[in-house]
Amino acid sequence: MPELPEVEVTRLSFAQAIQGASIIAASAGKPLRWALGCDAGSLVGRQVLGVGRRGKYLLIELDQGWLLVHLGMSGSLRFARELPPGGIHDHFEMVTTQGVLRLNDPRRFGCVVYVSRLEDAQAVKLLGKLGMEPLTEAFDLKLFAAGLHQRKAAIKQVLLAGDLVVGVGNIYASEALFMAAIRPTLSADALSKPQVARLHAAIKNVLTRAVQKGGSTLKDFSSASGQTGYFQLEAMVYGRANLPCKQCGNYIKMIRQGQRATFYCPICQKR
DNA sequence: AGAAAATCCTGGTGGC
DNA sequence: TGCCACCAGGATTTTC
Repeated sequence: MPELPEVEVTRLSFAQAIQGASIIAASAGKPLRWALGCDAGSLVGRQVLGVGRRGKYLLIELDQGWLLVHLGMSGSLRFARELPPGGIHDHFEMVTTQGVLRLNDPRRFGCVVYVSRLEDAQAVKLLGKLGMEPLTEAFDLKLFAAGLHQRKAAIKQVLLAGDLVVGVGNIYASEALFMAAIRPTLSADALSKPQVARLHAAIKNVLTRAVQKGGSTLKDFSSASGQTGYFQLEAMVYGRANLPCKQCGNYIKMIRQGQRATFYCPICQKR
């Protein structure tokens, strides 16, 4: 499940290699979450200036326009000089002077969207409500505290919502809350000042370490160069229901919050 | 009005 | 083997 670390690892794995490339051919397969928004053929001749990221979106900057790429929950990009013939789950491909970029996404919850400017309606719709970037200076402790203070939903669900801070998906929300020793069900506005500070630090710490480990490969995630991640091996609580807590030895509990699994240690995360 | 909760999309997987 | 429930990220819809 690509969350911010997986998207960032993907970005790092091909951004340099594709920079400066010119598009020779482009094609779209089955429909994704959103339509491409232009004729794929019209991308031919454009140049790739760079690859950025906003939340879980990759922003491929072209000399004219942008491609917004989201990996959804099963998407992965591959970039190489040559790639084997495409399979049934390959839904976007771009041949460039420096290699082939291809999106594989079995569940098609992802998207590749072309916009001429980031101010275009479709870009604003997709990016406009995103919260703070957790790995930059934008992730301000005071703004974070103020945002949490006006939410009554469970802290885990506020983290997942993405309108306060982006990129913290299901895995890293559970992990960050464990690291900060906060019960996932605690109402966001009930966090004490020290708890907010611990959570702020834990989110940055967990996401940074996950990027360093190449992300989490639960099923089939790999970077654009084919590398799998290792952070799942360091998970303290995620996916460890009924296994002993690595910190205190008591059993990790799994509950359901808004149709999603949450993992926590009832002893280490008392409230 | 704004926040929270429910629903929907898809295909792989595991249990029976 | 086949069927079915389940899972996941996030936009949209519904409810409060």
